[in-house]
Amino acid sequence: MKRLLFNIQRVFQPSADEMAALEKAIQIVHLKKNDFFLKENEICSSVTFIEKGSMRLFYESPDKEVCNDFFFENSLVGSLAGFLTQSPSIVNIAAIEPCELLVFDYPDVMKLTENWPAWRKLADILVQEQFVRAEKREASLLRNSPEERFKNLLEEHPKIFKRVPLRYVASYLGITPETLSRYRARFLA
Amino acid sequence: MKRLLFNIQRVFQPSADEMAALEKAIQIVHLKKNDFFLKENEICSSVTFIEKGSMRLFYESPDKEVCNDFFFENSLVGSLAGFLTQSPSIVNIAAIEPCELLVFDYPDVMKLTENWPAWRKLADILVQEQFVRAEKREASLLRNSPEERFKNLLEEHPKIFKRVPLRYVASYLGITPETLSRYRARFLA
DNA sequence: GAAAACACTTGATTCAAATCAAGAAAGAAG
DNA sequence: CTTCTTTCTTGATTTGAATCAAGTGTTTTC
Repeated sequence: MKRLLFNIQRVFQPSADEMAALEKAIQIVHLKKNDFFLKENEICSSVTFIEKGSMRLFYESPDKEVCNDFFFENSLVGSLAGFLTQSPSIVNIAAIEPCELLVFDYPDVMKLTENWPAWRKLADILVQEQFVRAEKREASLLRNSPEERFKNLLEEHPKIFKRVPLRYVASYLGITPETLSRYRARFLA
Repeated sequence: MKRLLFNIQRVFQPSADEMAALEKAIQIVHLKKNDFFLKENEICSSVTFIEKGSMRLFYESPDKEVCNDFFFENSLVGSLAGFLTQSPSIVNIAAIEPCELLVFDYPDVMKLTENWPAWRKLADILVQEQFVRAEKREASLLRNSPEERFKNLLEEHPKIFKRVPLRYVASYLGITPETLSRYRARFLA
């Protein structure tokens, strides 16, 4: 957890007391592969930073699972919609690789954002980023063909192909594993 | 503009002075059919309420336009991502029907949200709503077939089919106008 | 370390939607 | 009102991805 706290210190320059309070509010959690971080209908009541590992966000349908997002180390994990509204989640989040997480409880976070303008600002920026991301993803699903989405993902996030089981990647692209396999054969030959 | 101001009065119960200030900050704008409300690369610098009419939000590609959202009377119109970040828009918004709009300038809105907690709260709720909407749309594009999306839209927003040219609806559903026409023949027969 | 379970690839076939191509209907413009 | 343009429908064909079906490779697990 050194890196996150180091960066917080660098950016926010909290006093030693504030820093100590912050450290106390953090819980370290370890997940094994396939452990759930958030289950459908649960309320996401924390802000969580991934120290190590990777996770996937997915929807559960009667017939199939649809993977909609990936999270890696040095980023936050969660369903922002669920978190902001503090309402039951419509998505699941589970570990792909073993994870080490830094968990801040929701009440603690709210206290920070309410009392510390810099945190409020940070929260706003995170929300904005997610918005832009959602808008882009929506556009790519509508305007690009599956094959184009594959090429874009390969270009922009090659590491996903290295660290995420291909069936999840296929689902994220909105295609079957067979089709993804054929793209790979065709473009990585 | 009666309805919006009436509701503001009802919900926020501003003083007569505040209400007068508010009314002064509002600009009434009329758009003809196909007029642009927001063009790509412009910055969306207002919060705008639709009194009358309808609009569409769309992406422009070299080959095709992709319609991604519709707006009707008694709701806000805009690209929230663009508004929040005050960065050049990646989308266009144009009138489908003639529109009457109530426009609040960005600086005025910021003043409101910064100085009036109820407005801050309202802004937060609007952001949350858009988030939930984006999450649902993303899910529907990934997990539902074009035909299912058509049926869902027909079920949930039948008015869209009455008031929006079908080629825009087709684009919104991610299908060609021909396919939409066949669905209609099949399901509305 | 062998067996079992799971993940990925490859091939054959099917299917749904795109494309191509006219027509019909509805709106806009003179 | 009539013409011209745009929008929508309907039909024939093509195409790209899904499905079905093995087979190969790779982890778990006992």
